[in-house]
Amino acid sequence: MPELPEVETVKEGLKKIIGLDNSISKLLLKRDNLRFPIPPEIPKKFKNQKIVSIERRAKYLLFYTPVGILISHLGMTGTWREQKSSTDVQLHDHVILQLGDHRNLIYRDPRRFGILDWCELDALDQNKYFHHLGPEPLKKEFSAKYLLDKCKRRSAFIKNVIMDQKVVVGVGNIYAAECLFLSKISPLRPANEISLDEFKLLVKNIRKVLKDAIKAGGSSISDFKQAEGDMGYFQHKFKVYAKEGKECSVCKTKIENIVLSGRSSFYCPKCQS
DNA sequence: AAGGTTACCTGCCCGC
DNA sequence: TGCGGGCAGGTAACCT
Repeated sequence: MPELPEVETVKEGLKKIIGLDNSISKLLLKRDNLRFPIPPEIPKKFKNQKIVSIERRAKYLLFYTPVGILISHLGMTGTWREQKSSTDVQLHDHVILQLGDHRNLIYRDPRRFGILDWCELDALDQNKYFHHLGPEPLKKEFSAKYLLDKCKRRSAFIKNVIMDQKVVVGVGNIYAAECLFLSKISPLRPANEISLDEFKLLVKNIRKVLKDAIKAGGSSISDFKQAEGDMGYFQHKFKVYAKEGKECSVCKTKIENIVLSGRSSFYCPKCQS
């Protein structure tokens, strides 16, 4: 489901729901694994802890407590929702965070590609899911020069490279397609054949697309909802994603779809080269 | 070392 | 109506 804008949207929704002033009575696990085993000590660590802040790093949600960090990745189909009763558990509900005031946050994930982990405070950089991550795309560290340098020895398609979380985090299949379209760069271009000027445009457009999508509350295709149950609406702004056979909004050429590394890749063959 | 492929899952949609 | 195949917003782990 979620790329950076969706995770950011969920984070903001969770902050509003929790209000950051609830003591947590319990964290209940309904199964011992998602994609990977869930560390069994998490409920013990979390007992009676207060959530002091919720952050996002890459596509991960971070629930900070005074004693450690609960890490949640939504995979493709993960969602968090608020629910009054903790007994009314539905199919694919895997984790229940019981808030102090008898409300609950429920993690649902039909495909179970999500991740749940625990990390000591100030140890995120050593965590196995975090140690290799590249810079946040909305931070200064991520620049055209940086990207040029990262791409120097890479002959892979540029689309694959900007989706590589070691290079830059948060960009997934939808936003990669949209950024490349706005930058008039073909997803098939070898990364090491792209100029600094093109990278300047690409970095600018990655920032623009992600920011616009955050403003729109993310993209709701199939089942994505915000933590408060609202739909995102950035999907209405897609220029190329899932637009195969439709006319390009710039030149009227039909949008094409090719498979790169097993992922659908939509682009305008005339505008993007 | 980079790049490609597979694997992990369920649900939905399509064509036969 | 039922079944098989293909596809879906991600990414670690494996092979070459």
